[in-house]
Amino acid sequence: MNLIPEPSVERLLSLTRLLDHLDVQFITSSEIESRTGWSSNTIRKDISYIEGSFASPVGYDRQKLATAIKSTLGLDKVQRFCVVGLGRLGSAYLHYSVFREEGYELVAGFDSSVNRIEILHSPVPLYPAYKMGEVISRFQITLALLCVPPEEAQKTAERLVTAGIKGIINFAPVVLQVPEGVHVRNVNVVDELRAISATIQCS
Amino acid sequence: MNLIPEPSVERLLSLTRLLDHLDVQFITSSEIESRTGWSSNTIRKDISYIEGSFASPVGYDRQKLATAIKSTLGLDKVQRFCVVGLGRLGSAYLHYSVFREEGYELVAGFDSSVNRIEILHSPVPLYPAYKMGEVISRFQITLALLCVPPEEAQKTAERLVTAGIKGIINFAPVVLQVPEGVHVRNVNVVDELRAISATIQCS
DNA sequence: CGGTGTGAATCTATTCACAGCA
DNA sequence: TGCTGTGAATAGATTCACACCG
Repeated sequence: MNLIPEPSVERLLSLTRLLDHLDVQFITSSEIESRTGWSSNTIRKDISYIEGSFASPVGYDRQKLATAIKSTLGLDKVQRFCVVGLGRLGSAYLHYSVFREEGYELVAGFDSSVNRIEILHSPVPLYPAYKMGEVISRFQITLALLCVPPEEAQKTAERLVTAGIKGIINFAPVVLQVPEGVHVRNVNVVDELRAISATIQCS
Repeated sequence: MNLIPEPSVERLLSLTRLLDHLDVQFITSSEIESRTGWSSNTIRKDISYIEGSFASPVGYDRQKLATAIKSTLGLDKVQRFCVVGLGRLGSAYLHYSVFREEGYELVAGFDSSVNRIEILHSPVPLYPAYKMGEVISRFQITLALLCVPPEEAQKTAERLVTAGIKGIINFAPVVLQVPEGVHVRNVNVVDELRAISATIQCS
């Protein structure tokens, strides 16, 4: 079912975001163009990969379209995830309330410091790092936010993979090596700053 | 000078990261392949866009290559940036020490709550939001991390643009509208979770 | 007519295959 | 011989232009 081009998937993901925050009933591809900068042609092509009926002579039915995209992209099932590494960044996400509304359930936090786990106030259960494997398989957690320091990132990633994690969001500024079938997305501010610098430089 | 394809730029950015963390003198394109998963062909093509002499019969001179990439992509000049919105996420970045080593200098934090500014311990000067325009132009800040709540993101982005900001890293889960010439990169965990879900679904 | 949907054409990126070099 | 570098070939994404529909 990998017929949808990667770039289209990325745009469709942003599009659901946009659709969720509007409160009109219908929206045309040109209106989307003026809000996102992508050409209406591109948008219509992207949407053509989505099955369902949501088009009309006055544009797309906003809600139906959003639902159809989410279902085609597999965003309609709730998924469980965990946070590994509870420093300033990791622990900030323990309190991030948007996850629920978006279909992601944060079910565990891990840190190698037992002391830190005891001190932190958290709405989510916290565990010492040595329980990672056990907890991940018990709760069938498939995704992880990796917020440990750079020098521990690779080692920790390997433990996550062994435990059965299928996707890692890596906040450490390192290039992770993972086996086929495990998906990594790098999220890190320095890379983004650099990407903007490079874009400005090359234009 | 926009001859380098976007995807190549992205890979080259990750590559500098990798090169900086190795301590060998030479590295071949196949060694890079085994560490990153990109084919050695792709890597050689990417590197061919970089001017300079760093190749040898035993591979690339790691350090020379890293320097050449950084200079071609414009990463060799120190850039100033600010953080806007000092909630849990924004204030976490005030303490993030990696920026300096990577050529980015965090020179200001802004928040609309004067109370919060007074309470926070910060190694970086903090200002109330109404001083944004003044401070940004005084220090010639070109980049901003946008960490305000979603409902304030668009409005705040517009103020940043007016103040002369050229690049915004947007942590809010909304699609920002900005004029031509201003670059936005979206960094947000929910989107990344969704991207992984979609990739798993479509493969 | 306003819109959408989509093959065909164009443009871009990736892969291949081999020349050139130490 | 083992590497890089690069034109040529392939594969992929975007844009275009127009048929079609309410």
